[in-house]
Amino acid sequence: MTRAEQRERTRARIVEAAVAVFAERGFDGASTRLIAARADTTQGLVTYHFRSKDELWRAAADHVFGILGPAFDDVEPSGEARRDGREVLRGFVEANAAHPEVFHFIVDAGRHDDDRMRWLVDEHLAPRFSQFLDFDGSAGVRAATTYYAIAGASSLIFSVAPECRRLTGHDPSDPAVIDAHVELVLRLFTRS
Amino acid sequence: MTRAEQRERTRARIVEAAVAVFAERGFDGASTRLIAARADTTQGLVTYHFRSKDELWRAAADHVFGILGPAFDDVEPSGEARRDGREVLRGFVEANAAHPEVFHFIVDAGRHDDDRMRWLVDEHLAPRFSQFLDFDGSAGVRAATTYYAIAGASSLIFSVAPECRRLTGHDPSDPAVIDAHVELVLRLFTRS
DNA sequence: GTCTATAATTAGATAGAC
DNA sequence: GTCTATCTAATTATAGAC
Repeated sequence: MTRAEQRERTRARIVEAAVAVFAERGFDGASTRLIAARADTTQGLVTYHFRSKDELWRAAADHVFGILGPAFDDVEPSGEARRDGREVLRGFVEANAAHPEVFHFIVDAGRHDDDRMRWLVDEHLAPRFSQFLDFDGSAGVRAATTYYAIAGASSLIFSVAPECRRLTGHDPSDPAVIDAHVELVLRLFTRS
Repeated sequence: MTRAEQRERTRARIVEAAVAVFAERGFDGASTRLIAARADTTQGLVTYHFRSKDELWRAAADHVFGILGPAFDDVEPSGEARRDGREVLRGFVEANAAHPEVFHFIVDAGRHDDDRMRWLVDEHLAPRFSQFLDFDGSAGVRAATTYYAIAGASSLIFSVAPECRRLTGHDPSDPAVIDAHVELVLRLFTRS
């Protein structure tokens, strides 16, 4: 294994650990030492590969949104629609079930008017929102409220899984629960 | 002003500051020094009135859920229904618009299986969920998915207000936006 | 590229003056 | 009841050995 390969593997391990810890504990609650431990390495190496905690957070955000990206593409590069609205929505809910971390990045960053919020909006949320506009066909207040209603309705249950288990007795990672939630969201947001 | 009065006023100021800071920055991101500064007092006094940061967090949670409580009561103490489902739901969305802090307490605590999460579920969420069951009339997986769909759809836009402004150009504290969101949620979750 | 050691800050909690 | 000073522990970031 070359040094460049070694470098990339370590960076990838750290980024994956960072995604998990940032999602679980928020930016302030996540320590670089804990992230290093989860990646089976040391704190010094984290700041060697990523100059600051902030830069690591951005790398982690790039990683989660990179995974989720394909789930939201509803058009081929050629421009023809690949799937209808129901299939896109189903994929969106299933992606949120598989990666509840995304929701935490959004909620954590979204409540503060700071650099991280602005970066996240410009880098990852704006493209997603404009894609949504295509899906909905409209702009204005209605697009905003609909976007957040879909995002909230689709994601919350998976993002507070420990709470949901204690409160309702049901485990949101259970395929039956995921399926029920997909069907509910489809019923809510599509005609039929 | 008696000493007991002084005590209560100071405690109230600290609790209100704590609600705001915990909601903005999460448990880990909120420092007792910042909370003290927002309450126009000192850090030493915070730990005098509330023995620990954890106890302060619980007092803050009691306060926000205490404010929100009346919005969810859909029956009079006598047992007769006060409002129909649409009015209850409208009140719920408007309460989330007025107090987006609640959502942050829920999301912050809900992702960790720790003491705070268990306390919040048992103390504040369980009564709310059982009330919801009355509203819906059913139990089981469907109740769980519906509960979280309503909570997420109703709350998210108000809880990430800075992000929403930058992403959509609309301010979720604008009465017109609140109204549009109320109408959307009503359309989604009630038979018209 | 990785690790250990450490510097500089900041955290929550305590003690004592008033 | 309030405030200042301080203790201990944990944080990010840096420096240097290998």
